Amino acid sequence: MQVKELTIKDIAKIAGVSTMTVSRVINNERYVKTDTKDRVLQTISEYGYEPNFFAKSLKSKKSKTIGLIIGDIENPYYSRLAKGVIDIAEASDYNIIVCNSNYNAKLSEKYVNMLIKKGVDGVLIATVDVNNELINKLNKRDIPFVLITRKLDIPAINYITADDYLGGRIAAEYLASLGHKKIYFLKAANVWGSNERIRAFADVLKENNIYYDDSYFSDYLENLEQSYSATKKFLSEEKSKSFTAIIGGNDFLAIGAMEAIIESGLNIPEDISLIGYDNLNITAILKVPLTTVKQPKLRFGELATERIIHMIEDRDETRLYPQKLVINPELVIRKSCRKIN
Amino acid sequence: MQVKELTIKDIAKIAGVSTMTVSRVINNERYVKTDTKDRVLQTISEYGYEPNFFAKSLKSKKSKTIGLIIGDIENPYYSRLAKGVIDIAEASDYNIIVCNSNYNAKLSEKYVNMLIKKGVDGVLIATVDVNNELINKLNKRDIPFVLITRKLDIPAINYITADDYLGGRIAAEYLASLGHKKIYFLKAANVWGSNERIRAFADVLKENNIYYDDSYFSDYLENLEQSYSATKKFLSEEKSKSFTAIIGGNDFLAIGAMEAIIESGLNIPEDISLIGYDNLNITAILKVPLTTVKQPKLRFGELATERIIHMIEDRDETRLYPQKLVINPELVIRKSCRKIN
DNA sequence: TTGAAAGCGCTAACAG
DNA sequence: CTGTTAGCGCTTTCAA
Repeated sequence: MQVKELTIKDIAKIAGVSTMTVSRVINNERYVKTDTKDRVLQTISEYGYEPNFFAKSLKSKKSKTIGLIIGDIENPYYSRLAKGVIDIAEASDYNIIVCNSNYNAKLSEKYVNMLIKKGVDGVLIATVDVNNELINKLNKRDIPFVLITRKLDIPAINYITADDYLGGRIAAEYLASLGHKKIYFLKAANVWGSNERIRAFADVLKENNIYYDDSYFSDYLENLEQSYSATKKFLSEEKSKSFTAIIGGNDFLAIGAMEAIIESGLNIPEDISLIGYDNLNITAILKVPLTTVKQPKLRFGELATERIIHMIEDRDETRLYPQKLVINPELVIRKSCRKIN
Repeated sequence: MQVKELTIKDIAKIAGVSTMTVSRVINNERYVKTDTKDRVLQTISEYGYEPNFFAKSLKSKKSKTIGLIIGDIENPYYSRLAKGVIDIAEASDYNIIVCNSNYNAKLSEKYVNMLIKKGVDGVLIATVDVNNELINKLNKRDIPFVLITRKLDIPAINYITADDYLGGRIAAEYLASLGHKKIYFLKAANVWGSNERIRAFADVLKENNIYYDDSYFSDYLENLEQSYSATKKFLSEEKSKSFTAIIGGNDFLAIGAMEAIIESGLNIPEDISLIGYDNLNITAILKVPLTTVKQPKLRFGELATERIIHMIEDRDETRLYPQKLVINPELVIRKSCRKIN
């Protein structure tokens, strides 16, 4: 059924040259006479020869493969990011091994070890759960990596992220500018910049002389369902009656809140204004189109991939100039917030 | 900065044995004296030795890597499927290279070739755009593959899919049972079972003596936006006035239709009933929770991965018994359809 | 139970 | 411009 794969030796024999010449032709080196080259090329295509990748890798120590660690491929935040990564990688003939950490540090660790063992040329890290110890491990092995949506204050590190503090300000200032004073904040778990957003929120309130205390914040929430429950509970409490707005630490939390609010018979934005964070593409088709803060997720993936390929292919230069990219988020106004008197 | 990786030779020298003995210990073979084994194990863990994967693969011709070809990782249909694949693969220490065909045959071809070259142990194909020629190529090289959500009538092939004809019937019969007679069908492009769903729809109408002709069908639509436009156009035509229901060939098409219907000032389900196909998780949080036909996407990914790993690790047995799995879709009733008199 | 030799398929280094 | 030799790190084969 299956014929043995041809090797460089076979091609050399058929073309009547040495394996070295075939190797040179394959790698498109100089110093091969044109007609020798043509003859070899001819044999190669005639017999459909393909160099053995394992052998090549064994020599070159390069796998043309990059690992991508994300929290959950089903989360549109990560899937859009992954799309940027995969598409850019493809253009440079790299493949992407996608690792789904499920927001789990143990699993992340296993994945990082797998990637190292497999000899990936680089790693893209977009989760919170890859800890510093693992990052050091990559560093020690001299495997290039880029942090996405996450900072780390080490001199030689490469990352690309959005300014979460600014994003938090944008959301809070927008609400403040609409006249809101009592604003409830749904805190996001598993998000690197979450606390920055919270800090910005608090700062804006202070600057506007708006009172707040701990009761203005939810617990750390992991997903839509938890946010739904937390919001339900919040709305059932007497204190909630005076609140006029809710901020979701990310869009999923805002969506959970939206479901809870509507189910409680309240209207958005008439009774409660709601703002999210991320601008997931589904936010436009919700029951109430969601006003939110945009993160350029596709761009994150693309830029990080361009960067890591650069790092892989020009290690010396890139080592000298680590790239720390911080992108500004933007407000996307839809229909979930209103001005109050 | 970076120390040379240890090889099996180094460990052998340190432990005072031959490389062969180390190799035996690593691969957990019999015929190694317990204390020799312990000594080697001790050195291995002490020095943190890891076998070189490329060298291992060069001999074994196994990469512990599986390729997954999908249409678009950002589409929740595929991302949920991918999640099933990645999670199951991880449990058996396989990695997944995710390939995003963008519904493009040329790109699919490039990806298949890349995967073959990289020496993946198997390929999971979940797109329409991988043509038979490519599939033959995999067959010729004896690379195991499984088709997901797609059939092919070759004896030795493995696939897992849902019964699209049945799914189409389920949607149509539900609408018919609610009393609908004039039903518009939005045809899905890039979906293998699309025509089966259409055929089922037509059959159900015939069986119920409901008249229909070509004007009851849209063109083939690729995405939400196209569906939105097509539905807008449909609703602007005089003929549409008598239609009471719309079927989306998939959920995205239904969502596009939903946006168009609502924007036209019509209500769902009061003026028009709407039904989708796939049961994407976002269908529950739309403006009108969408009644749809469920496809077990996560399960598809999981089952296909279990199968391909089985094929990789037990080629002979699995070759004798190709697995053709057809799963029955189910109706998921939400709030987008109503009974008419 | 252990080891030596040979080789997987490729390429760097050197020689011609 | 082309070929020979040696070796990447591991395992199969055969011998001890």
